[in-house]
Amino acid sequence: MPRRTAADDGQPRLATIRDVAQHAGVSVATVSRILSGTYPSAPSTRAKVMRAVSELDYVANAHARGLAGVRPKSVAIVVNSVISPHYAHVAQGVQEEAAREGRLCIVGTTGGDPERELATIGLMRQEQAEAVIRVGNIVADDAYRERMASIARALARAGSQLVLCGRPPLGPDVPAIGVEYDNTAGAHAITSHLLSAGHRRILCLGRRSGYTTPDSRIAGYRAALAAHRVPHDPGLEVDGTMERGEGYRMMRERLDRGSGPRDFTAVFASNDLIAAGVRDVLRERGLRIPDDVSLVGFDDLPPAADIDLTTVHVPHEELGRIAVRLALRGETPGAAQRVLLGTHIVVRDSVRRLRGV
Amino acid sequence: MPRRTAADDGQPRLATIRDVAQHAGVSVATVSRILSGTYPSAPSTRAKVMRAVSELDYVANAHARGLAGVRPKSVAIVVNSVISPHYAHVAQGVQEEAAREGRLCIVGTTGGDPERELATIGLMRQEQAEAVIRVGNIVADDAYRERMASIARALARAGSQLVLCGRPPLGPDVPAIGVEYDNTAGAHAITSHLLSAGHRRILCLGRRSGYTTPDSRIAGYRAALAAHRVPHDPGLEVDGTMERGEGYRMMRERLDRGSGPRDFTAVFASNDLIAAGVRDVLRERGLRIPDDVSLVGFDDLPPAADIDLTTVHVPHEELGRIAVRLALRGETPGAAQRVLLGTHIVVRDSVRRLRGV
DNA sequence: ATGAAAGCGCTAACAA
DNA sequence: TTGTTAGCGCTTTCAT
Repeated sequence: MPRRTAADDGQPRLATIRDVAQHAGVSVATVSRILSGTYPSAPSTRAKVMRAVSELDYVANAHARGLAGVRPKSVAIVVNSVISPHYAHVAQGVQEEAAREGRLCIVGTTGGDPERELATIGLMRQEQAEAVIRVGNIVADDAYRERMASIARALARAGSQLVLCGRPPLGPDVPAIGVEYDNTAGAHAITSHLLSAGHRRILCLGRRSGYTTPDSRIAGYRAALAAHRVPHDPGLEVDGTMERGEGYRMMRERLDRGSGPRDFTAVFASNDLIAAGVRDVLRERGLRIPDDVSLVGFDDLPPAADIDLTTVHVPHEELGRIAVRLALRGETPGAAQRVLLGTHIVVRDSVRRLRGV
Repeated sequence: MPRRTAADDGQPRLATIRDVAQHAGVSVATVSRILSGTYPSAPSTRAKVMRAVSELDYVANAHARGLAGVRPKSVAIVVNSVISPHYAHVAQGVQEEAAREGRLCIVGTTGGDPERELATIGLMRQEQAEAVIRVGNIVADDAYRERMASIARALARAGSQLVLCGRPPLGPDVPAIGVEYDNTAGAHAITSHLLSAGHRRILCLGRRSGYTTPDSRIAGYRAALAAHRVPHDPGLEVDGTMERGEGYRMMRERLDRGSGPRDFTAVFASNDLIAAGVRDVLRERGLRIPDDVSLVGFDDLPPAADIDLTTVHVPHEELGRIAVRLALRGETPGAAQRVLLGTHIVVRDSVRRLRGV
């Protein structure tokens, strides 16, 4: 049976390398070689081929090419949501570094759904990305960790390097690179900052048990209290997700609850978004920052500068850049390694020094 | 030559469907059918196959599957940068709708580089995504438009639908769906808002000739002035990109320049980021909003609410959702269609009503 | 219900 | 320098 061509039916077809070869009067191998550019060829042949390519508007089929053994030069990043500034900034760093290394960057999103996360990473694995970078906190659940570990192994087998960004490592025997920043130290530092200013009753908003990021931050908060020998009042810790609306809700409920005087002088929000929500409530109630209430956050993302928030700076882009660098430089895909980046406090104008300190 | 297997060399190999078939003692066709799930099969066979799959940790190779004619269920979105809130929000909408439709969502970034844009879209085309959604303003350059048009045609030929989000259509004969929002009307409305409050000298920041989005907004600004019979002073229009730092720079230079009294009472920033930068400068100089200077923006993205900015609300997520919906619902890939979404003013607290109005 | 075999479009030996 | 051809892993007729 003769090979099917565009003329066979009314349906338009994508031009294939065979069409190009035929059009240019050469063999498919010649076309392939000329397009790959890594081969010597006669200028006249080359010209014919290039003309055929542009006339037929030919683009190599990625699937066929991948099947034939060419590993796509790409890095993949998987985030919960792309509107979260932290993820977005890390993704930015990944993208910059990937571009610098001549790699394409593919972003997959999970919407926070573990099933979709697995599906998305599976897709990246199928796509044979050189590196798969997973950003964000996770449910620190054993079954889940086991699944991630097996994904890491599968990726390693497929020749891609898994990088976990801003989440705890899966264990020394799991072939994954961890690039983290120090949540606990950051929270410790900023809580100490409040304590040094004389605050003793510090409301802590955004606890979320089982999620690594808030967990570590709360741990830092508690450690700082302990270090300063300030009694820890569990009643000052409020559960909530790390969103602006949640910050608003938590603060409002807190203020509405007590009829007496406020039982705190400062608020530690487990991220800047929460802090922004808190600020909204305070302003609505006519409470000034820092005069009436001191407020600190965590992340140093856009809202922080807008609202003059003293907060913990996290090296977001740096995280992404280093993730790519390590994944690509590593000679062995599936190597285990761990990097911990530092954080630092950015002092703006949201903390009041209490009298007598 | 016998087929190569994992035992042939020390190199680990990814399990293939053949390995699974062998392991389960069935044929590859059976494995394929069972995995696709759309075929009747004996429960015992099914069990054997599933066990082999999980033991070998098999994942179908996307390239092979794509080659064999299975169109991946995915939509692609191409943005300049993922840290830009507007793009991020549109991407969010795309992602939501794609997930709802059971599609995977791939995000490609271009960094604003036309070359990379072309390369990225080419990649999406190769990947055979059902829809390719391009978000953001473009250089309204003829050569560029011609290239996009030919890309649209190529995508249509490959069976994917191109959607242009928030950018002008390429022409009636180009097979692309356009989903836009009304920049000019929005700018007209908010400028009128200032004019109605008695402002006559309105500084306009963020002009960028040749870029569709700022161009349309500036056009709305001018149209509103004309409609109110307020003379248009080109000296009040300042060039700059739509970033916070640029807003800061433009405003500072403007304030530093004039030694006399300010020659404007209000500022129209062509987006909220610029407005945020403007606000930073004003605060540094001890100028209050809206008491000393009125300020409006455009976009209604996160910074706007933080800084109590009166601005134009753009339906970001909606844009993304509709883009996906149209692309997927359209029976003919490559259909031309156009949708224009409305905007509306969000009044906060950044405009002062001048005396005598 | 299952198997055998023909491609999908491309790359990379191997020949010429 | 160019052509021929054997796969890459999968799906899908066509047989059985």
